[in-house]
Amino acid sequence: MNIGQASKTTGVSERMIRHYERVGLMPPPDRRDNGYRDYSPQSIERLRFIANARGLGFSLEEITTLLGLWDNRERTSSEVKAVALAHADDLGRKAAALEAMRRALLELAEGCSGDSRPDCPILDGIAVS
Amino acid sequence: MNIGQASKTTGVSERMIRHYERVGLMPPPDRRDNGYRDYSPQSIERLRFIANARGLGFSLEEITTLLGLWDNRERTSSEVKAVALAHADDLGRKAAALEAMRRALLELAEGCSGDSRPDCPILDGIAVS
DNA sequence: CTTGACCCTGACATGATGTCAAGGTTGATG
DNA sequence: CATCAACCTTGACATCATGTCAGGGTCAAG
Repeated sequence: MNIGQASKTTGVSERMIRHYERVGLMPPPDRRDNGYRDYSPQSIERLRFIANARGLGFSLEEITTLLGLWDNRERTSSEVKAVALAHADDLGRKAAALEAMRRALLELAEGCSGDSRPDCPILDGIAVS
Repeated sequence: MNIGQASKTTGVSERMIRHYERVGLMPPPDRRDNGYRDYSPQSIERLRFIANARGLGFSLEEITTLLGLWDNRERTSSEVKAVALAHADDLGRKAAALEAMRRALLELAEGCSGDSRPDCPILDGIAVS
């Protein structure tokens, strides 16, 4: 399967497929006589794994770890779970941080008349806080 | 006030103070005879504004807009409020996306025994989903 | 005069991704 | 056969906010 087809069936851009290869997430695929990359069903499966992991917010570095575990029959599920829970924790902290910003901002905005006058507690709040 | 002192009193790194100047968020400060930057109280106030806005998650581009409004006595509070609410919306969407990832991940992790065996619904879930 | 604590500029790195340029390949159509 | 569109190749530059490092000037205290 050519890279264009691989991209279409996995939703991963050609750019990123090549990138994953460069950084070692994807093994170098077979090449046709003309030099074109040729992807096996296994490669497509791996690509999908990466795409799904990205969709869960894992970094490429974390995905390297996950793929290592995926490939390793000697893995323990506790290793996998530890990675997953650590990432879930990370997501939780980041979401909470964004929510805190949002609440602070809405609190400032609450006092703002939002009309044609220049007085604005939002600007005041940012200036002094 | 030298840049080191400005950095200490605002919590903004010297690197970023210079960066804000380069990208036009901060006006070029006065220079001493030796070429050292010399910050006025007004500059320090502006720096604090930027730092606080960053703390609320505004991008430097959004802060450019906010500073423009701050500087402009002809502004209307509705303009400011629109920027703030748009950003709050953005924050809300991003937080929700992270939370969704977290829930999906925790759901997968729930089925994982987390012991010494290799079977793991987390990896399975990432592989197929 | 030396030493340490400042300051200056410029450059490279991060992470994940887009985009563009310049070129080779292939298949179809005139 | 010539050509054109649709592929593929590699390499490079851009994004955004920030860190860090190199190589050099300045200044005050000992």
